[in-house]
Amino acid sequence: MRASDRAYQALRADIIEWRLGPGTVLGEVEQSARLGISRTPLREALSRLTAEGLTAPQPGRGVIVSEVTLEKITGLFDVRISLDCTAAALAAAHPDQRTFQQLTRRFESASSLIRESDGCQHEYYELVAELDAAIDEAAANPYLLQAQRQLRTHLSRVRRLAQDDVARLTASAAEHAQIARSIAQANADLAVASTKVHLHNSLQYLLAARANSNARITREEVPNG
Amino acid sequence: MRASDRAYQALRADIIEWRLGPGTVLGEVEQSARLGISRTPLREALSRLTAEGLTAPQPGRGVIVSEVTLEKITGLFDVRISLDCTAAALAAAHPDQRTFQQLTRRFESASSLIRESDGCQHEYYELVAELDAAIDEAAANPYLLQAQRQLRTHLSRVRRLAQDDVARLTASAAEHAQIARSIAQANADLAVASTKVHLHNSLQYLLAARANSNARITREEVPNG
DNA sequence: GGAGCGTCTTCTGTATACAAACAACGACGA
DNA sequence: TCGTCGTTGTTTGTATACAGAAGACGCTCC
Repeated sequence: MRASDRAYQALRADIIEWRLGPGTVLGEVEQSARLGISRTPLREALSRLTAEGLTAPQPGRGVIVSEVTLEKITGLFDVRISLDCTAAALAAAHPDQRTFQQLTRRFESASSLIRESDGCQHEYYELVAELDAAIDEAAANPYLLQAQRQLRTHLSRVRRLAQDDVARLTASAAEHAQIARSIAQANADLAVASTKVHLHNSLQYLLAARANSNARITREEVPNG
Repeated sequence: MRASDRAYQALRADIIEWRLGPGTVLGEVEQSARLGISRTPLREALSRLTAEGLTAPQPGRGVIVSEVTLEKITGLFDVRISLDCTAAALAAAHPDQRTFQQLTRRFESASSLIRESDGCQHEYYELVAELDAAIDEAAANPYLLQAQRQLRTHLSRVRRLAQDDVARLTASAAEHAQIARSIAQANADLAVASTKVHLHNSLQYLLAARANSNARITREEVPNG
């Protein structure tokens, strides 16, 4: 694998998993030394990150990790609803029935999988990613795919701000099952409606989590101030 | 301005204006020599173009200009309808009334501007770009803007395949006026409907142009074959 | 004491040299 | 005659050196 690819993936993971917080200055010399490569492949990695919007060029100070706050999450979901509904409608037009029927069953039985242990949530997120991939493939639209990919990058970043709990994941599994079922039945209207419902609930959950988080922060920080 | 920026803009223009056709191999040495720069800034330019989708890495032979045919235009418009309608709805939620009222009037009087001479169509396209920019600003959604920008790059490329005629531009002006008016009135539903109508008509026109073009090509090429 | 200017340091942007990989072409053997 | 292997040439990927620019710091003058 190319050094620039390794640098890109390493930096991308560091940013998405909040090891590099917003505002962090990514000096070329510093980062290339940290990753054990020279500046040339590192610059290519930074270019790709900047194109994705994970980093932004700072006028006189290289590139910095871009800001992503829960404040921006509504805007993110406005676009996500638009694209995911389009993808669901396109997928429902030419679905691979067997694939989506299987996904429906797996989501229906996922509730037990979620409850088993907290560590297994990783498997659930992979199942969600599989559904996304199946929808992408069925939609068969490279322009849509490109837009979705960038959006999901930002989403995976904000998702870390609010950990899902078991109750939400269980509800989420039922919503995903409904989406998969609608597509398997080639019912575009229902697929769009299911997607809207799911994303609405996801956003509401995240906004509620933000409210709780803010309240907690306020309680913790005011005594110190 | 940086050499990499100049290279990016030069190559981008060359691709969009079809001076570099799809499938063209962009060798690093060759292109850097042509643009009078070294390979390093050229590689950065190619990275940006690849991220945009204008070029694609060829497994063993560098990057090539990506294919864009009228066949793919339906897929392009599926995404465009989705994003433009979202943008129109968001803009209608917080419109700068004065701006959109002015744009409405300019589109209403644009029909005469279109007829005056063929060269002035450039001004009309700039007016359309102004409306797009105004909607972008009113929508105030960086994620939407990012997705739109990439989509418009591809659109400007396929638009060259079918030159608009005066009749279509006149109808287009009326449709744009309707969109601007709807947003000025803060009527989100109407703004979405107007946008859908406009994009539907634009797509129909392009598809009809493709049919004509294919027919013409068939007539011209069959005698030679 | 504050503001402005100059110098110094450090960073990015660019060029170029080198190495590794891939493809094409030719020669040899079956 | 066809297939395979080796060689060669071109290409990309990487490292490094150099130049230019921008910011920081300190000094001096008002």
